[in-house]
Amino acid sequence: MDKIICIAGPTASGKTALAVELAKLCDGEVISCDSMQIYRRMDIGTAKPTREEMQGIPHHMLDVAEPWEDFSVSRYCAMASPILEDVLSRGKTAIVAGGTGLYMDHLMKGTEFAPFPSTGRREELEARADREGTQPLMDWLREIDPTAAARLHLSDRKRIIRALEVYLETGETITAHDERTRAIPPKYRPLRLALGFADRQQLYDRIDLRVDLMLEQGLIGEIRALLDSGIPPKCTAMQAIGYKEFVAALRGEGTVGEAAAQVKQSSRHYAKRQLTWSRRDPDTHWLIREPQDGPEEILAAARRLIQETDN
RNA sequence: GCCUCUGUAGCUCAGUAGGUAGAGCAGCGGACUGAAAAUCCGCGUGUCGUUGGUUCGAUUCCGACCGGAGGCA
Repeated sequence: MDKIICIAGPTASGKTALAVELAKLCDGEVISCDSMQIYRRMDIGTAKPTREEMQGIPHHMLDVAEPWEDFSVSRYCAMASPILEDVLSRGKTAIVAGGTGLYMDHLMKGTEFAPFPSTGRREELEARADREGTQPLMDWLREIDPTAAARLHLSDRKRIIRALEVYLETGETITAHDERTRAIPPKYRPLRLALGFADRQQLYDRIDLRVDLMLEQGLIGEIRALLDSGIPPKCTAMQAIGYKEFVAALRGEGTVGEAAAQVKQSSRHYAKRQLTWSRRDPDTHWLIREPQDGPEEILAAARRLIQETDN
């Protein structure tokens, strides 16, 4: 087994703190696996670890992009992979921690992604979907890749377009591409941990609390500064939960209070999706937090797992 | 005190010309290979306020009572 520990789990479950503790314990460095903490100047709303929280442990893959940049799994892997190699080559333990399951899984698998479409191609497809709806695109897809067409739902416009552009770009269907890359054995064999809660409501209460805390810490000011610096309100970064809602409120669409409630709601939905994502991996060891547990119990449980796998 | 309206899912509400009920939101489950904090799919969880009456049968009709809103005094 590689000296890699993955920490997955829903938002507000305590991944950041556990990562630092495990890094201290195992002579490790943290590689963040979060699709929004990559952006500079988005600190409060992404719950990015502060200097103080890092406790001197090196953290990678934070602040590696500007908020107006488009980011992607592929770009994440391209940047994080050499860093991971470097950490391991220095004999350190890599603590890969974060809420973006897609990024984490592909970093571990070493997936090779189909190339990005040449300029204009996606826009063409988008424009066509705007004009005619997804049905014609779906019909087209059915001709070139019936498996993908059967798998995708007519409403899943994003994936229909992606399937088409992969074929148009490479001449290989997305189904063939996926099958081929799936067959490649995973690059790393990490110890996979996921944080969970015996009582879902406890997680939801933590989420609510954290949103209130973000507001106290000046989230609105952070967002205002981003917008003032000319960041387009429509960019990917501004789609982040905790940003898009307050951006709307600042534009006069509803009150800050309503936006805060919406942020809590979206975060709960997001947390649920993260749990679903982690559940499908049979190799994940769940650290389930009971209502009376503190962070120490979870750390102790993680410790036991690490010792077991060492032997 | 009298009159009117109202009480149906966790919330907001629809509905049944009498045959035990359904939407949105919430909640729960799932998918996910270059937007993933994105995108998408599935699932109704209920003493129909309480209690009598009429009826083969009442959430529905009638009475009383209890909540809630408004009006008149």
